[in-house]
Amino acid sequence: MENRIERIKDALQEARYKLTPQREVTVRVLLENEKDHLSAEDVFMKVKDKYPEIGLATVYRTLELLSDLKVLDKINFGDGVSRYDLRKEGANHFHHHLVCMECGSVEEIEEDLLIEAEKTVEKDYNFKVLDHRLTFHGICKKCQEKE
Amino acid sequence: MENRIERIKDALQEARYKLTPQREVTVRVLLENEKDHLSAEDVFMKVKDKYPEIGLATVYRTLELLSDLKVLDKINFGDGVSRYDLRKEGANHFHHHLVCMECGSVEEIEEDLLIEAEKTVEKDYNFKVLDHRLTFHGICKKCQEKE
DNA sequence: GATATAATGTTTGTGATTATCAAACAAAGT
DNA sequence: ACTTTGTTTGATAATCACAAACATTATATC
Repeated sequence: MENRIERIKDALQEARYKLTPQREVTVRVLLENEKDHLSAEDVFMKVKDKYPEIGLATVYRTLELLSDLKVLDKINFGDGVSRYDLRKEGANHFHHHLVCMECGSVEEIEEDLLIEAEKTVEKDYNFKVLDHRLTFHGICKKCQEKE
Repeated sequence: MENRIERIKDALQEARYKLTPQREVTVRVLLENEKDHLSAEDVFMKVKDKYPEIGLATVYRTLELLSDLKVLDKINFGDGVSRYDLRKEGANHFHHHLVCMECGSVEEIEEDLLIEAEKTVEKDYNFKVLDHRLTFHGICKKCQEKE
């Protein structure tokens, strides 16, 4: 935990930004809820518990900043809100998601499923791939068992 | 063209909806701009040319309805707007996109790049895949040549 | 410590989408 | 034909997520 905060602090400083108390609290909330795909509003509420004086705009700005620095990924599952997901340590690719259409749960896949697909795109379409988004929609294990 | 409208009419009637004049005009606009990934506002403006009395809400409702019926796919490339994309005749998978981070152009890929990845997900994660979204972000051919 | 710079919090704006609701229209029953 | 019922529409207001503006406060550098 403290390690990862140090790492994020370094990333900020590399780009000449500071790890202010507000930013640190925000990062802590993200770390503590790593699996939850929080929206900006979610983050704001959790941050407020620890640091009640914080303003909503600061949270938005911090999330935006961390996204620019590739500490976070901003994702969108089709409901109206952006969600924020910590990039894994050393991961150079964005992880994929399994979204259950029944219960709404979101599972993450670390494994890179797109190595071949990316090669195809680069060769056949002359497109230089820098990032990707892959989401599968379907029925999760639990919901299948229910039926 | 007329064929595809008939097909969409059938899909509506199957779910006990009617192909009203407003809906038909909206569908025609979508068919005529199939490659363009129009936003609701875009569709509204084009529809207004053909049917000036139409209301914005009707266009939104029609797009929502057609998305529910899987005639359309509602997609989101990270700018603030939803875009609507006709599902190809008989296509059981949603096509992929290449979004250029430089010029913002969007190219479509019909080819299914995810056959293997889907098998992996079904086997290793016990997740029943019903649909997927895959977008590559990077630099398109034209922008690469510019540099 | 003075002063430039960066970051914050409050408030206000904006742009996309949704909700509301009365009116137009269509379908079905009598 | 005439009522009744349900569906769809168009205008408008409301909402909601987020961005911009701006004055204030904290931080760093001299």
